[in-house]
Amino acid sequence: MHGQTQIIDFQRLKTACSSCSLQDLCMPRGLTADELCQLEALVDEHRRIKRGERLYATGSPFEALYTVRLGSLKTSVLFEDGREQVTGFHMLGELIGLDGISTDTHNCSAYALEDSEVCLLPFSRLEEFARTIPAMQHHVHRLLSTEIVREQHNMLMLGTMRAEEKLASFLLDLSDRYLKRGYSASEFVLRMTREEIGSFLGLKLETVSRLFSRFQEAGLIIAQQKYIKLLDPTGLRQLIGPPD
Amino acid sequence: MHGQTQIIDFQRLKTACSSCSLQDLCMPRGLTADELCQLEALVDEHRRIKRGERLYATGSPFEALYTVRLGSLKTSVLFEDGREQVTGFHMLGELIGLDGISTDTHNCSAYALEDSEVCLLPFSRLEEFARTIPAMQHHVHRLLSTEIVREQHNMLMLGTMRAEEKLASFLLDLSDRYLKRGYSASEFVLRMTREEIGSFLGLKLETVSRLFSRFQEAGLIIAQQKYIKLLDPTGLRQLIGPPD
DNA sequence: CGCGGATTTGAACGGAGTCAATCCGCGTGG
DNA sequence: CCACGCGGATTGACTCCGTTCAAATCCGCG
Repeated sequence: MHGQTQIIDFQRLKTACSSCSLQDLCMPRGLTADELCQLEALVDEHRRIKRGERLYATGSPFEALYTVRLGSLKTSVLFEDGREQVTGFHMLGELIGLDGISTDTHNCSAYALEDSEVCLLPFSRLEEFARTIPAMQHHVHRLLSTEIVREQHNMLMLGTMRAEEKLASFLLDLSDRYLKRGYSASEFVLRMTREEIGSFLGLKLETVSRLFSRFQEAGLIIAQQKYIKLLDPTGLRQLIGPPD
Repeated sequence: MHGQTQIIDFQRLKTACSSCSLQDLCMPRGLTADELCQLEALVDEHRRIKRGERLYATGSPFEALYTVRLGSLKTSVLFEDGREQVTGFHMLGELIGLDGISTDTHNCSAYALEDSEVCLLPFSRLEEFARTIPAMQHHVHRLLSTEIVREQHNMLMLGTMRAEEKLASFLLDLSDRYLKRGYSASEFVLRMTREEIGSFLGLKLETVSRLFSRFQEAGLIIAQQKYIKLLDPTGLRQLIGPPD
């Protein structure tokens, strides 16, 4: 926690969706100014989560959705015997928690990869709101459906790609998302460990590490620990899809 | 196509959700009789698809959701270079097409595994309906979220399981779903080929075939082509989760 | 400055893939 | 009615990619 004045500052920011830089990312297009104001009222509060802390746990009651306002998180599902599968890495403006609607209980857990902050959207209020504004209703449906499509891509990646292809498409995906947020597409710092990347891609951490080295030897990237620079994105893209 | 009278019979059946045996599966709980009547009006028509035919193609405009009324289907996503990932097998009462909402365009393709029939729910009408009836609205959200959870399980399976475990959990999942529909949990006929099973599980068809043989030698199942009998479901369950 | 987690790298192994040769069952047409 | 053909399934032999186990190194952080 910080000093009193800081806290007040954050309180003020709390209803500032209309001036939020993430607006394009997390808000539906085509809302009137008035509707946007109403939407702001939905955002209950912000929550800060320190690196490594959990935002929600599998099995805990579902009440709200979260959008990443600062930092980044991972979500993962756990198997009875302890195996873990990272289902996604989430950065600025991305929405998480949609899997909780199904059973009113979170079906995955979310952890902060670095000190982060999320906006909290109570879901029941969002449903009310969606009932009155068709554009909002459709937006909610789209968000849910987009998550389904994202996961289908992951399934395709997990089921059909070789290690090399998996890591290449992982890097290109990150690059894309950084670009969309106004950051460099060719130079960034990974927020997750090799093990977490491996879990996401269905590989072991050693394999991930070896691939980083091989990509570097091939002049495709520079990889020094978490720092990554893409030297030859086209080359990476060509790595994907050789078999047949 | 059949004779005239047959066709008329099917036309009559078209608004018969309230007397449909799949009601429990595809309809929300807690609708009043009146609401259910309104819902019936949503179901536009049925469509019959012959074995091997396509219900919708990736990229085609999204207009409606479908529930399986008879038979079974598979959905699959395609990669630019031709690789295919089966994202699901769908049987009686299951809903497909949710991935289309995202872009107003289908993001996967659906094929009939056998001669099948689906109910067609125009999505725009479903949205209208959901706006007036909160229980229906929430049901739609749940359906979407449940699909997300289902895919998360698939990701966990694809990312963390060995071939043996994948096939065992596949068989147990099928068994469960047959049971829920009133069929035998221990004896059924596969509707899909070894190749399709392999694609779903992230394996090659030869591997699937070999595993069926090994399971049979181990006395866990009887597998003769598409006919499957589970002799030892408990044994299958124990197969899943050995590597600590 | 030292500890511990994360990363890198090597060597050996093994599981699933690949390639290829049947085999089986079913529908089709002679 | 039977022979044929064809797609799906089975099985074998061999290969190779990714894992496993192990050791060394790096690095951030107290």
